[in-house]
Amino acid sequence: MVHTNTASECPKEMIALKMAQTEKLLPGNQNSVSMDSSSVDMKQLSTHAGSKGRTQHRQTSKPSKRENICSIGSSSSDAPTAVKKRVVPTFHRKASGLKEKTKNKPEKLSQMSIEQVMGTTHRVSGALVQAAKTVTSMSPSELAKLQEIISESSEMLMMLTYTDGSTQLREPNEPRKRASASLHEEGVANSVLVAIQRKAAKKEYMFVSFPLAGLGKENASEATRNVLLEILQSSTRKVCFDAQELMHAIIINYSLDPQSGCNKWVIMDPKIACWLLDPDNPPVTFSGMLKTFVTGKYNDQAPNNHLTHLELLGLVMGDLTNKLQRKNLWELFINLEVPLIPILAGMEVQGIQVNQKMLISYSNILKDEIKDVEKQCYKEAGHPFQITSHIQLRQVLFVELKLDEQCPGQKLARTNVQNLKSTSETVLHKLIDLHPLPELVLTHRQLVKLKSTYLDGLSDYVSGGYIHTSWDQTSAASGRLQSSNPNIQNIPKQPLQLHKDANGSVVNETTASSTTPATTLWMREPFYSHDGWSFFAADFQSIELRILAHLSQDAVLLKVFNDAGSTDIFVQLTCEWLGLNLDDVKTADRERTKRIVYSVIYGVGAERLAETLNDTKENAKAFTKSFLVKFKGVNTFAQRCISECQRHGHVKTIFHRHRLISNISSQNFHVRSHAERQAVNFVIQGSAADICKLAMIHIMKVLSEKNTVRARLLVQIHDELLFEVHDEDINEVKGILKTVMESTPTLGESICQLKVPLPVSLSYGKTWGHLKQMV
DNA sequence: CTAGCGTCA
DNA sequence: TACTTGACGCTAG
Repeated sequence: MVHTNTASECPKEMIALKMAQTEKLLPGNQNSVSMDSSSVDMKQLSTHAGSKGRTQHRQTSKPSKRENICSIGSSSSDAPTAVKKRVVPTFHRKASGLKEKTKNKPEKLSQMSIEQVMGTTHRVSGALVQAAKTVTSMSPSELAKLQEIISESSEMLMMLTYTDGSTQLREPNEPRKRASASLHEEGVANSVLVAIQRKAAKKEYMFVSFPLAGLGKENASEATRNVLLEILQSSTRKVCFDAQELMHAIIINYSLDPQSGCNKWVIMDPKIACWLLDPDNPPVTFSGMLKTFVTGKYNDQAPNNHLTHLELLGLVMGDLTNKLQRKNLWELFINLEVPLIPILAGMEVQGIQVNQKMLISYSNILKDEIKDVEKQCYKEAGHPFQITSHIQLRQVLFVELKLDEQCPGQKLARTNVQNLKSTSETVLHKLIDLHPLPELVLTHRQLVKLKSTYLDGLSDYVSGGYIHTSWDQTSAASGRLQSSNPNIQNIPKQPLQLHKDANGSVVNETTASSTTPATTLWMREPFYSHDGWSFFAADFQSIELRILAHLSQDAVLLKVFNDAGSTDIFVQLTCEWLGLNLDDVKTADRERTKRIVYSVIYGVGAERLAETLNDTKENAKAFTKSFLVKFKGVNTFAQRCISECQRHGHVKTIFHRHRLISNISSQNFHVRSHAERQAVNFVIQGSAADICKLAMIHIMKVLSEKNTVRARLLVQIHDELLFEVHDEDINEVKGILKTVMESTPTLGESICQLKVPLPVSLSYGKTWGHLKQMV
């Protein structure tokens, strides 16, 4: 506990707390405990700011107890939750310093604010001893007093500390050696520190600590947990830099249900606020974020301790709050992004069950296939070479076999930077009739990609039968969520068909006759639900196209989407273009149509469109023209976005999410065109992201209120939510998901009343490999 | 065309 | 040896 004035002003209870022994709280971090041993100034805090190349990963704990963690609704559950390998964004490789300099930085804090910061911290540091009181060592009466203080508090500033002495607000002094070497030693969440600002005296703090690391059953007493929950559930304004990480650590260490109670936790996160203000340059670390606010102001002699950092956190959040309000982003922040934080933390802890044996057996199948293809490649090339090496492949294809000289009239693509002859998929496709090698290489690539990324790569992340992916809220400029370690949003949907031809060698689908025996592998097959539960997917149908219809008010698009009972637009267009019957449209064809439509909308060039259409450049041009004539509103909408961007320097989504696009007025045609496409795309993709997030929040709210329904959210793939639902509750959940998600546009008050319906399609099954469509 | 992440050389 | 970069390919729209 710390108070900023004289001891005489303190209530008796607080004095008692102050006297308590606290050394064990901050192991290996004496500097931050008291002033006399701390000569570290703010400069040090800031040196970590844009330090790049910090690729180390940090884990929150921990082995031990995993029962009870994931019970949903009812108390019983058959789903264990595995240990979470959480890669914390704070230490991520994204080099903030590199990225930041290309864009405008937010305005500096006013001079006033800086004086306030420095003045305040100095005064705080002048207090006798600054150390937090450990909650587990408090007596019942002290706890009661603490609860009273919480209920009367005006603000609570929170952060995680780690066992190496670093915190969420101060990165470690020594760069870590290696992530794998330090996995169990360093970077484990150690405690939650909370500075509770008392209403009575503005600059008086109750400074308490909740242990996390090595939390035994006896320490995690009911009382301690309840106080922490009281803090999290209180209506007092709370602030934390990277609140998702904080919640994640709390859910795990206190064995909380990851998806019901915590959905109500509200913590302001300056990291997210900064990202909303400039989504292309999200802050990575707290000190990095400070740099964008108060550049060059760290020369002052300022103390470097936990409470100082927390005070700074509060001040920065206050400043960001004003900025968000001025930019009309506060509603987005408080109604969309902040409520999403506990949902993401819950998804991380929840994890998804994976059959590792299946991953390994698939991998072995592919290993043999790859060997076969390799042998054939060597035969066709006349000698062995490294097929995965573009340099060696270039040598074989263009120097030894001279295939490029055999395709007259065709301009073969070059690589972007070095302008070398490309060995990309489209180029190899053009060479397919000239020689057997290109197709073999394509097959080889496909197999190697699937094996290394989606089988072996995923297998590395399986822990206790689960994969716990990281969800990142602030890394996509469009407002979309991002998953990583592993990325669970790009696991192939289409199955891989393996055939054996007459020679017994492997070929892929395109060349094999349909009568040859086939092995079919779905990369999503190894993801499976628990006994008695099923996966349940709900996705918005063609959401971006519908948003385009709404925003552009294109008459044809509006009609297509408002005609009751009309079939899927991509199926319709596929029929139209290929002259098929509705029932004859294959999913792969529909997928192709979808790609083409979005490409054209977002301004694909004739050359590249010709490649996807497998047609001439002229025909591609004609196609684009006829498409844009059919949907006249698309072009006028695009021009509107571009001129809005030129006027304001940014574009906005329907929920006011904005993106600064400075190149919109570039003199360089190429650069400017790129910026124009970004502007148009952001408005639509960002608006879709807004609606998907709103749907996610709404559905989780409804599900947690209906505590009889057993359903948990596992994955979000942009327009799709993947749940795991108890078999007995499937019908009920089906109804809830459909009505709640489809009513999403009515929630955003009047701002997202769409001129088109937003239908949701549902599917379910025991594995993610092939889900059955529901009527 | 846009938005991402992971793998390999 | 460790780390970065470019090329490629998978997802979503």
